[in-house]
Amino acid sequence: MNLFGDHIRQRREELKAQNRDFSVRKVAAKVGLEPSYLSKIERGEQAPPSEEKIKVLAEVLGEDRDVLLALAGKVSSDLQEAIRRRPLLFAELIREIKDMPDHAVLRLVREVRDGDW
Amino acid sequence: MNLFGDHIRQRREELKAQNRDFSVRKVAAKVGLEPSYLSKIERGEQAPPSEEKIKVLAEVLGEDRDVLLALAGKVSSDLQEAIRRRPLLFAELIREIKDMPDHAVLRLVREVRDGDW
DNA sequence: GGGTGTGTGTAGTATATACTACACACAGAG
DNA sequence: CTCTGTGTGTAGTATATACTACACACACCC
Repeated sequence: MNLFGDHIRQRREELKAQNRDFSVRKVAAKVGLEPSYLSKIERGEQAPPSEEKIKVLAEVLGEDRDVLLALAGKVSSDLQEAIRRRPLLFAELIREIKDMPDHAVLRLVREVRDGDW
Repeated sequence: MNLFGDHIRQRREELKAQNRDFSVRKVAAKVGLEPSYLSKIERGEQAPPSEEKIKVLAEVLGEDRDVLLALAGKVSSDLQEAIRRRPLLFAELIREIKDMPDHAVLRLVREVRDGDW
């Protein structure tokens, strides 16, 4: 059950197959971590790093930051702040749609994005 | 800037004016905290307690849990989990509506709640 | 076979989080 | 004047978070 570690290891290995700049050491340097620490994270021996580091890692690996944060069991602080600013509205909205199927949520997103909201 | 502490102290004092069961000691006992700890929280000398304790406190004080959590700088774990399950959909939705005025978000909430979503 | 790069093992650290336990001083009630 | 309840001060603790520093063994290159 090492979702985060397995995911970034696989992604890094993919990139490494095409470009030598994706060794543990190189990626760790780009993110600003010790190589041994990143290695342990990939193998699930250490918990995922901080939100900040995960965001840089997502950039380096060309992945979506919110997906990577989710795999790490975290939620981006800007989303949390949006909820904290209007807790009643956001809490109700999220609880209302949290069990809806993907297509329904997607339709809602599109409606909001394209509509006159 | 002690939003959480000031808020719960004021609320507790209000209730205490009508009912002796809302002293620091009584409330702390109901929530499951040491009185001195609650006192320090109210005065901002200590950070707000855990999510669990805040939820019990909201119940005891008759307040909305999400509002209290927001004042404590937190977001309920069930909302976070909803986002983590579908990070792409939820992140986009929240970022799309986070700067919309209250009435627009409220209209959206109502539409989702009452509609055939 | 010496240098370079690779992943990883060992052994720590600093800071934050989330509290408890106990004692003290004061106020009002009987 | 003592008992009860009140808020609060002092002094801790356990656990988690988020890492660093350094060394080691192996593999490939020339």
